[in-house]
Amino acid sequence: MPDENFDLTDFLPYLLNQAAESSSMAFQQIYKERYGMLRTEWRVLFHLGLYGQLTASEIGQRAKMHKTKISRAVQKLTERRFVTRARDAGDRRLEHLTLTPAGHAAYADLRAIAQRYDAALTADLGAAERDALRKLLAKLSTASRAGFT
Amino acid sequence: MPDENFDLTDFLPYLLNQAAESSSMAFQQIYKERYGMLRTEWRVLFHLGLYGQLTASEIGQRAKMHKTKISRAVQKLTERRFVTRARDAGDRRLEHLTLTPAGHAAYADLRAIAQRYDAALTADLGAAERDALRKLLAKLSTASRAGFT
DNA sequence: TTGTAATAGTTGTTTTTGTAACTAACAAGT
DNA sequence: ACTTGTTAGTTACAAAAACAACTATTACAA
Repeated sequence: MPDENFDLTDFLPYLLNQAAESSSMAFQQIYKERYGMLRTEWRVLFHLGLYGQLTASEIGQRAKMHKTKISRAVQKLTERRFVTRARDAGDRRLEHLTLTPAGHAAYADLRAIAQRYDAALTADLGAAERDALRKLLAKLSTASRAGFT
Repeated sequence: MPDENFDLTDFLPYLLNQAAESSSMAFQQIYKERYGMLRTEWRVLFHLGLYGQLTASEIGQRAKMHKTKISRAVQKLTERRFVTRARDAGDRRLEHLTLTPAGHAAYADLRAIAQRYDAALTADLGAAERDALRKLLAKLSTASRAGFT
């Protein structure tokens, strides 16, 4: 029994996309202009900055990014001397990625901006709302991975 | 004063992107397999289904989609006989777009699925949470359009 | 009028992404 | 050792998106 009143604004994936897109626009502008980075590159940088040394597939798991995206992002980041690669001695398939000092500087710069950006974004939300939102989003991310038939 | 504890999961644009991506994945699969549609095409179809006759730029405003995306989506949809175009008599730059019966059938089908999909997605959320989420997302979408320096 | 600017929509070109196929290294059983 | 299968990461090609330049039509002012 479909409901005639079902609206686009009732469709969560649509709402989420709109919110995600408009909320990341201004920040995207910053890392693009300042460092010529793509979103994939920024994400890899952030993961390395946050968690230290990681392999490409570890980043893939955490960020839910496909390995080809990561491969290309890492290539760009190494070209720009933001990341160095080191083969694992024991398992020579693995490559350990680390930020160079320059990479860490870029990371620190962008993280500070991200932090202020996030604060501005949630400025007119109460502390309770902010918490609720993050919890709900996390809940949704896992719920949607459950599947739909 | 940057906070060392600032995490990726504290960065709202990141959370929103994750939630948006994982929540639309399964639905995207459906309209792709069933009608060979792209997300842009689905959006145009939905707008026409919901609001009736619209011009390309009206859709652009409502959906915040660039006009080239819409142009190509409309082209595909007319090729598949889901949409018809009609020049405005007064202003011959404008084209009024309408769903054909086939287009409306596809719309009705997908809308019903979207509705069930949305319900499944929010199944383990309380009614209050559901409401709060939609309100927060709407709030964010407008807040982020305000700008950030 | 005529010239300039604005708007609706399209087309062409370049980036970026998605997908599949690939190489290289390891693992485990025979 | 030697097949078979798996994992890490790259590369090649096709699909889609972004961006800029374009046509056609209308608006408006000198």
